[in-house]
Amino acid sequence: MPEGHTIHRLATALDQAFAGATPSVSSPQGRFAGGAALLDGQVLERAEAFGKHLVVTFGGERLLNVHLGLIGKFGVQAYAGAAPPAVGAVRLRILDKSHVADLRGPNVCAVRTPEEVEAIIARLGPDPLRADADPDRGWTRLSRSRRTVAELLMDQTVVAGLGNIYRSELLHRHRVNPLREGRQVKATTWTAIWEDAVRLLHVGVITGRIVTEEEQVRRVEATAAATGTALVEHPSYAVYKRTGQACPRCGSRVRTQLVAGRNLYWCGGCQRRS
DNA sequence: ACAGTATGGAGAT
DNA sequence: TCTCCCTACTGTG
Repeated sequence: MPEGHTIHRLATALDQAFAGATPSVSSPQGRFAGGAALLDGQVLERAEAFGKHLVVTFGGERLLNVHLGLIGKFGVQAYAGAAPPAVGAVRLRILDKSHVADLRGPNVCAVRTPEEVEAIIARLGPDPLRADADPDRGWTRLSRSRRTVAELLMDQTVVAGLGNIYRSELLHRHRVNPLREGRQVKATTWTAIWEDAVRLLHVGVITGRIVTEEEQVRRVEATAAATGTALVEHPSYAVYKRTGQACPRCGSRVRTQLVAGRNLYWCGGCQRRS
């Protein structure tokens, strides 16, 4: 689940569950016992997302920095009665009278100073989910690079928050050849991809899933505008994990190739633009 | 029981 | 470009 939309959603969930509270913080698994002790008994002020980095501000200038990596999960839920038991390898547990949040398998889980967090954020490219994001910063890096667009869209210093599903689907939506060099990409193409990323990631935050099929995207936007929420039961992808199947736009077979250690999916028939 | 896989990223080579 | 880390679940023998 963890592309940028997941982390922003998580930040909101943690904020709603714990902001202003003084929860207990522990490490049932034990691997974060030292860090948890520093946060336990402090006021949880707020939770925020920067790309795929989660930052939870506690009183006493202590910031919890979590990065889910590929396999991490951070579940937040309300409960009544006795606290639910910690199942499996729970690195971090945040618990108060009504809510519990369990973190498993993160890539990063650390207590940091405000300066350290600022340095992490400074290294990130613009995040399409943040209103103050400056897409020109991403364009500057992308348009000077000889690396492929496929690599560049995964590079968090170019755009913060995109992952392997969004990059394949965005490139397909804009008919862009993923193997083209960044410096070959037209400015208008970049702008279109960026604006689309803003749109898709917001839909991702609303639904909690990656939705990239245009009809489904529109349905979510319309429903959310009216009711504030929307569900998509079975998001369907155009190319992601559809190797060998027909491209829904042109019928050519979807291809796959390992790019920088990750599977890239694209249609060789209709993705020819730069 | 063991191998393989996953929406990620750091560090060594 | 390779290797490793983190967890849970699926498929194979």
